[in-house]
This record gives sequence, C-alpha cells and structure tokens, in this order.
Amino acid sequence: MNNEKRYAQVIEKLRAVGLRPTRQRIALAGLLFDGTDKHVCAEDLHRDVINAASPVSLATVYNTLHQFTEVGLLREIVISAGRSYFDTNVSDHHHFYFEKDGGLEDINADEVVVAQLPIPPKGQKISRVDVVVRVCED
Amino acid sequence: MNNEKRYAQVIEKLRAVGLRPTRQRIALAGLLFDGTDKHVCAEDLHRDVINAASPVSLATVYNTLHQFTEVGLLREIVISAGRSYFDTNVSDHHHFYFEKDGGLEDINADEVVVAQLPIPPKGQKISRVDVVVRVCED
DNA sequence: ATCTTCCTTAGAATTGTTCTAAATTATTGA
DNA sequence: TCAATAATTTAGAACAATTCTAAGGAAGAT
Repeated sequence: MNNEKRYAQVIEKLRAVGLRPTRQRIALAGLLFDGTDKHVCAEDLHRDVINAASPVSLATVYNTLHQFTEVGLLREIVISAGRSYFDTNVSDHHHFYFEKDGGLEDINADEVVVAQLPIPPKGQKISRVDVVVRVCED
Repeated sequence: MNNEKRYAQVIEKLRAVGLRPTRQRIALAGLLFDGTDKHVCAEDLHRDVINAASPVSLATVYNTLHQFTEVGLLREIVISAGRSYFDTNVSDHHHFYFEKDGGLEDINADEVVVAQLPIPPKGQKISRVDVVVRVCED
C-alpha cells in the first residue's frame, strides 16, 4: 500500500474513534497500526517516533497510548510491575510471558480453552479473562 | 494458639527456608502468615508493622517481601501497573480483579478449569498459568 | 568472646508516569 | 477566509514506587 493511502487510512481510523487527527497522533498511529501485532511500552514508542523523524513529546506518547486504549484501539497489558505495555492486538487472545527476559508473545484464543469460570461476586459481571502462561528455560 | 508457640513456629518457618530469624523478619512473617490469606503491598505491610510497634524500615520490608517470594513463602501478583502485590496464598489458585477499585480476591483453583494449554515455544516449559478474571459493576 | 557473614537502615538515587500551565493547533461558523 | 473556541501538545516539575549505597548492627560458628 502506498504512503498516501496509509496516511488517509490512519486519519480515518482516528476520526472513526472521535480523536482529532493531529500530526502527533498520526505519527504514533502510523507506527502502531502497521498491520503487525506488537507489544509496546511508552519509552519504546517514544524512541521509535523520534527515530521516524517526527518529534513527539513523551507526555504526548503517554496521553495517546491511554486515549487509544480508552477507545479500544489498544489493550493495556500489565505483567511486570513498574512498566505498562500496550498490545496492538485487541482481539481475544492470551500471552506467553518469558520469565527469563520479561518478553511477551501472543497466544491465539483457540489455543487456550477455559472450560469453566467462577461466578462473579454479587453485583459484578465478568468483563474479561486474562490468561498469562509463564514459561522458563526447559 | 498462644503467642509463644506462634513465635516459635515463625522462627522455624524462617529457618526452614534458610533465612536468619531476625527481629524484622519475625515481625513481618508474624503479620503475613497469621493463617488468613492476604494480598499486601509494601506500603501496607510497612504501615502495619509500624502499628504493631515493631519498627522496620521500608527498605527492609521490600527486601523481605522479595526474599520471601524467592523462597516460595509468597507469590508476587502484578495487576495494576506501578504497584506490586504479594499473595500469602501460594497454592494453585487465581484472582478476581475489580476494575472499579483495583481490588483483588482469590478464586479457588477448582472454580477455573483451563482445559487446554498452548505448546510452549521451543526450549521453554510452562512454569505457571495465571488467570485473572476482571469484573466490573453489573 | 571473637570473628565472619549476613542483615538492616537512612537517605539518596532511579524509574516510570502524571501533572501543570502556557503555547500551539484543529475545527467551527460567520 | 478568518476569527473564535475548544482541543491538544509540551517542557519541565512533581510524584510514587522501588532500588541502591555504604555504614553500622546483629546472628551464627568456632
């Protein structure tokens, strides 16, 4: 796909969720939603967007990651304390967590079957079930 | 159970895992392993141990939580970014996460059935499977 | 008792994240 | 097209949780 078309699609994606397509959001969305699934943290994305010659402040990276999460373009994953990751794959799936290096890898939803779930406490309903399969060296 | 006996048991518990039963570790273990399952963070435990009139520095609380985790007396749970919780229940079980207030509650292992697990990447083996059932207001 | 090793601690340092308030930019409607 | 308005960005300060440092204190072995 050519650049012009991708650019137009990114803008459309932002408008569709009610976010003004600013230069910064376009740059970040362009990096995040390139068709491949990723797990990024704020620092990573900030470094990348700077490298892409499109200066965006760290504060804006944080703001944008949270806004994208609110509107469902991203999903936040909390694995290691003290650092938030955001997943560009917002479809139903789970994660491998590599204890060795703290890395993450997607697991397709159909590879994990949760056959029985608990009844939620009164007044509560299940909004999501996260499964993290922790793995270590064999 | 009387205090003397509990004290002796705490000391024995520490020795069993190869940790010197210092005043600080005894005080912290006494609070943590009182027979009820808890989820504590460092600040909570620090406050509690100070209230119990047994001054322990915050650095020692952190050191101790990590040492207890290493030897299997505690299990670390990471749910909300930016704060670590430690679970005194180290048996096989899962958690409800209350999106409303960030609270945690144990789910018995037998209330969640994971019927199928993915094959881990080459050279890796599954060390643990964590299931977090996120719930929100009905 | 003495020695050695481990443990604790205050305070500083670090890390990741959020806040603030001023400047900039996008959108709206004349 | 051009103000008016509302949303957005930003640098830098502030913040919160955690880790580090180096020096003194306590436990176990001999």
